[in-house]
Amino acid sequence: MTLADEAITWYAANARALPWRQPDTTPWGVLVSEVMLQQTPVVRVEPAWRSWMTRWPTPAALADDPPSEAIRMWGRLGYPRRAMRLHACAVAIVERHGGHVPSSLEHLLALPGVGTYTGRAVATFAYGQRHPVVDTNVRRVVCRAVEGKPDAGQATTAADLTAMEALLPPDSAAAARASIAFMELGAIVCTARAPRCAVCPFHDVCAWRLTGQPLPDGPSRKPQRYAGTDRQVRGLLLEVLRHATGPVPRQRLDVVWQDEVQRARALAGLVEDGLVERLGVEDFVLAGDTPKGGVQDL
DNA sequence: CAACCGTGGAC
DNA sequence: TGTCCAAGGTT
Repeated sequence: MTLADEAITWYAANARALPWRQPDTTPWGVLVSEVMLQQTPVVRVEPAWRSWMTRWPTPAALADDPPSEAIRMWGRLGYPRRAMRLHACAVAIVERHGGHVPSSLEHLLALPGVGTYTGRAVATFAYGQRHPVVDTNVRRVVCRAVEGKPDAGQATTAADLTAMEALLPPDSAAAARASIAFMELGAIVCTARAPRCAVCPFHDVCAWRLTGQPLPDGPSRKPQRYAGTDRQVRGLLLEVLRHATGPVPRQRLDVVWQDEVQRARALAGLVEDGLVERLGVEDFVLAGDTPKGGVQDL
């Protein structure tokens, strides 16, 4: 049995029943799930995904609403630029592809917010194509099982793809199963902190385990700070704007953060990123929440 | 290309 | 009221 075969067998018996894995999930549903899952845990994505798909079952449905609605529906999933890009994605899919999520990797990668991982994930999981799909879970599993290292270092996309490619079965359907199986393995067994090696299908062949599970050497990569950063301030500002029904006077934004310089910088950043629009001099709204200056038509 | 971009939960 | 981590992407 190859590693891929072992993983596929394990997956068949142990996979979580996540809604976007149901056979009737559309490519749009897969794309939405992949974007939501970028740096956000499954448990928080699941309810959000259901709400999103109920409201916007197709790219065209989302494209018909303003970005502000997408930002609101995004809620507190984090990195709200993803909501904006998903909206831009929907618009692009309508304009370029007649409302159908493209199946070619090239077209997928050209969509906003779709990078190396997400593009391959959609091509593979929605369309059954044969691509290596490498996320943080796959990198960790391959690193440990094959290379015997405790953790994957900095992502080296090309090398990671090559390493996973070497493990994929020739058949495209089997390759897709192998990729999702490796991901699931990394998510619930070969975890970052407390791997459950006792129940791992790679238990007897894992290079890392067979060499005594050496600890990471050298200095660990310093985690990024959050408290006190512009990111925190942006989050606070956006939280106010999300709940607003009309234009928000600057005065209501001023109360969320003491430091005036940082507050202004954060707000300017949100405007520059297209998440927020300034109305007149002192009012702000989520992008697309612009009240009609005059009724265009009825 | 290292740094930036949110948020919450487990220790 | 700290650290680390979670299906990354963009610049």
